[in-house]
Amino acid sequence: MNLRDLKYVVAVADSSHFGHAAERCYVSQPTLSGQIKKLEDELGITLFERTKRSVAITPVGETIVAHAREILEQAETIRQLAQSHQDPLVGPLRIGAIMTLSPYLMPLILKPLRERLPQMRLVISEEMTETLLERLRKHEIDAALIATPVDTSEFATIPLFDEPFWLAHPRNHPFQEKKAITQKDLDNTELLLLSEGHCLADQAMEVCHMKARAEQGDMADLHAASLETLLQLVGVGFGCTLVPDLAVRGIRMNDKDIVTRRLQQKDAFRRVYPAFRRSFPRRQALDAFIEVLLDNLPDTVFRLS
Amino acid sequence: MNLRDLKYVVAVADSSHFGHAAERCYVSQPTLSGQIKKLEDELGITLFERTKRSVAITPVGETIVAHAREILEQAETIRQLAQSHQDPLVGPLRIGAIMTLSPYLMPLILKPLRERLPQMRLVISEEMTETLLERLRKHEIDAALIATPVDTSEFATIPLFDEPFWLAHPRNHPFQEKKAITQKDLDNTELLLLSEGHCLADQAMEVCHMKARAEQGDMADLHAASLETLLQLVGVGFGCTLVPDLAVRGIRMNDKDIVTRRLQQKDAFRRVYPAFRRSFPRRQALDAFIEVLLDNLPDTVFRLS
DNA sequence: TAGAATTATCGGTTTTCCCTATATCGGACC
DNA sequence: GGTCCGATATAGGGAAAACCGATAATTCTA
Repeated sequence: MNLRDLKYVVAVADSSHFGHAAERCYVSQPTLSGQIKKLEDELGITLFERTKRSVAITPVGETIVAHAREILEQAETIRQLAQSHQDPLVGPLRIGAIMTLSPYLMPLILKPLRERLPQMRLVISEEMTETLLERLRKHEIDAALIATPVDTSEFATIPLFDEPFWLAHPRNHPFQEKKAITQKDLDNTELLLLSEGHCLADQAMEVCHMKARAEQGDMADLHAASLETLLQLVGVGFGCTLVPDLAVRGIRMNDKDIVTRRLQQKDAFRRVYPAFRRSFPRRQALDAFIEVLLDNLPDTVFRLS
Repeated sequence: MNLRDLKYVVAVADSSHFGHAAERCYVSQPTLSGQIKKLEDELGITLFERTKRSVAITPVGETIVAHAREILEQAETIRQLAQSHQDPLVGPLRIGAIMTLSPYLMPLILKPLRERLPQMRLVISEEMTETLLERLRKHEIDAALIATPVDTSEFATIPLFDEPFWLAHPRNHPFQEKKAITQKDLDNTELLLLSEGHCLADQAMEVCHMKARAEQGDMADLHAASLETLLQLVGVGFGCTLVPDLAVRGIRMNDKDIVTRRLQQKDAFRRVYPAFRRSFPRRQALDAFIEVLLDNLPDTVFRLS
């Protein structure tokens, strides 16, 4: 059996005429006759009762043609599905981003994306780096926007931009008096940090030359679950923290209890990039997404391409 | 696209392994790889994201595989349908019979049929000869049990049996006195007849050497629509009529007002046979039906084979 | 670094499919 | 009754496809 055979059968059933059916299928009449006969032999039944003068479908043939029609319809559906997905930009692009980036980056690019790539559907998820990479491995997402170096033998990466860290401290904090925040000020300063697994915590510790988390112990219960929570703590004078650039923009405008300050250090930034499977078949979609992203970054971050 | 291709795709989707999928499809791995690739090219999309180490299905692939599964299931249904109809005895045999035969013949053979050919489903209809032949032409029935010669260039026929006519007259009719009913008695006797189109009417007239119907005129309103009605008329003394043998059996037992008499004439019978399309593909089913029919006829009719 | 596992590629063979030409059959027309 | 027309079936040859075995290429494992 064969999709082509079924098409022939349906054509004959529709026209009750081998010649016309053959014409409709763009083959010669002997070819169509032969294929129908072949199928009848294969199935062991007679589909059409034919005389030299007329063609009539048998009762079994009738039911079989009904199924054949459904099959051909399904096949057409498959072709249509494929057709509409042929443009690699069409169809959902599943992007995961770390939680300290996503809420501040996505608002910047979603509207431009809809304008520039209206046919692209974006599915966004927020997870911690490790979870993102795991989902990437399981093909649950197509790219992970992260800020931690990954094993490039497993995933491909494209550096997008360097995002500076800002210091956020309460209005009445000792730092308030200082004109500029130097590396020395930060060294071993106790910072409020996100909970385990968030790369921002590791990055902040690195910037401040803090000891590894495991040795701290006593501060464990101050690790917050989100940047928003962290900023709430800063706002009520609990301490200070580092905030990535894109997240700062909202704070400065809305929160009078929090002061955000540029850092003097040159290495106080994190590098943001997408990680994706090398075998990911829709690079074009990803590239288009990245282009729109880069075009809509504020000047406070440093584009790398 | 191709049923085979879809089978390959589903196999790969199931096993996530080209080699195993190939094994399951009884082809070599290169063949399967090649066909999958061909299909992907044809559809213009990537169905599977493969590395040297793993195979994962793409989102589009997932939906397409779902449709492919349905298609393969339908195809399997077609094969099963064909399988179960492969035995030509299986499946409905649509028999039409004239109304003066069907009610008296069918009760004789239905039970034996169910015993001998339990898998055969019989669909019976009762019509006048012309209507039966028309339905035969339209493939609405597979055989017509009739008693009028037909153009054997159009349909094939098989003589089954000769069915004698009996005379039915009221108990107090002049015929009552006669020892035997001769051809002379019948000649130009006015008989109660069935309405236009029933072959029994024509046959009765022939037996009695009656004038053609068109010239009678005054008797038109005595033409009844069924043999049962006719016998009711005989029962209340309205006249006499000819009754085919198989129909007589019920009368003799049940009706005390009607006398049934054998006729002396040798030609007072009708020949019963099935007519069927020469191209009818299930001769075996028809032959089997005929065999059971012949085996269960009473000795009062004369089997012809 | 060798070996095992897995998919892709290549060359040659077999099978299937298709076309043209022709046979065959039934009906229509003269 | 003979001839033509319309329809399906059959035959032969050529083109396309599908298939296989061998092998390359790549990646993970030991």
